[in-house]
Amino acid sequence: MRLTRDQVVAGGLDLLDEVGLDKLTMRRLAAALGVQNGATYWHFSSKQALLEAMADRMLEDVTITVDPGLSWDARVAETAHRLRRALLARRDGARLFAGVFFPLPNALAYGETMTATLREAGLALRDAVWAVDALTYYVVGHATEEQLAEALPDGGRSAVARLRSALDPDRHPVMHAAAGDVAAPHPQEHFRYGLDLLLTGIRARLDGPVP
Amino acid sequence: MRLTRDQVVAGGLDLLDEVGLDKLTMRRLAAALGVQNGATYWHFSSKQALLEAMADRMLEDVTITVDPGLSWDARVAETAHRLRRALLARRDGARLFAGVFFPLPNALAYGETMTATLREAGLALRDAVWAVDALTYYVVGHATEEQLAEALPDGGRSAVARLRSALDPDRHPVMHAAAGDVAAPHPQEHFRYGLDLLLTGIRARLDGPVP
DNA sequence: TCAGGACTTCAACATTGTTGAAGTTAAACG
DNA sequence: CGTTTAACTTCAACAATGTTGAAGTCCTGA
Repeated sequence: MRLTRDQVVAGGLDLLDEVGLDKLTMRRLAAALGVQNGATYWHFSSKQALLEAMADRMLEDVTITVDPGLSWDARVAETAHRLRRALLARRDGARLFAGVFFPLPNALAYGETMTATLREAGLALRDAVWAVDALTYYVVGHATEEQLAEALPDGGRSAVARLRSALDPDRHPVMHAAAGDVAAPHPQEHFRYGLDLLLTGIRARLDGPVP
Repeated sequence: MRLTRDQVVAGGLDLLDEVGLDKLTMRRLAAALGVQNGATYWHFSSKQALLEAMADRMLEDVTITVDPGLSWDARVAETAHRLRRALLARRDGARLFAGVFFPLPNALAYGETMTATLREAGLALRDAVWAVDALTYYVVGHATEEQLAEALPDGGRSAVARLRSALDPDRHPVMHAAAGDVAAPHPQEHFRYGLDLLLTGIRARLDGPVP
């Protein structure tokens, strides 16, 4: 009957998987924990605070050490992939993370790892920070969109249909021709491609500094 | 006394500027329009539908013709900047846009413009679509974060303070050293930097196709 | 003039986050 | 062992929100 802060977070994450972010309500959580409605408020001052704790918990494993023998870009790629996996591991995980303001312990650890790696690679301090931002926006944006399609009623099929029917061959000839690829049937490759764009951009900044 | 669909959208956007996305409620909107609560539901079947219309309206001016004499990368950069300006023009504009599923007319037009430009530049169809996705995630992510800081109680100062105090010099030496730059005092330059990373990445893909 | 659709009002409903006073339990101390 | 004190939980409420539907009003076109 007695609750722990950790149990509340764990219960929240389980419930998230079960019902999704929109239906994640304090009452449902209390019920799932076998407790009455007010009880969780002793452990978290607000729902937002709980969501933050949940978001941070999701990132737990992102920053466990990366093989230091790897090249800087392999390490950056590995960390980006880990963030991606962490966000995708829970239903609506990316949306949950995006709805939370930044300075959570594990998010800071992630930022530190990334920035330090880019510093080692030779980027200026400010450039390293900014590059990490770009990488992070990309990872989160991509994961959010991937999960948005997944979470739709029939697993995204209706969304694909909706998108295709909105694509007028006259007004959108190029996207119409690409209809097979816009609806993300290859999320992994898709992700990799954008990540490589950024890594290539960073690499260029190292070879010859652009004004 | 009589309402138009357009008036509702316009009123919604004005109210958004005034109170922000979280306090944008159907009742408040009705009051602002000088009408009773239920009235807006004749014009929009749900709040979500209204938000979508508002989001699309925000993007109206993004795709007015770009000088075709410019190089492809200048055109991509210009369009990205326009999207950014459109999102920043309204309070919480980026968050509003992010909360809406993709196929809105003006969003499609934006996608078409971008993709077509990259096709002209010489990118394969699928690569062009994916590159546009990466660019868009970046623009939206950046704008969202910029507005998140702006929208905080005292215009972001408390958020900066919160972030700085969370940065332990021992655990986060690199980010601590970069504290002056993490809190985004130069949003324009910051944005440009990440955009250039992506453009450089795309350029490399054109010169020598990477396997 | 009047009929019919376009629009609005009004009053409700269920659901949500949040709060506070009162109760209960468990551990610490004498 | 008994009691006090703090840690938790219950319970009942509050104000807000999105949404709905029946009933009303207004304007337009025949």
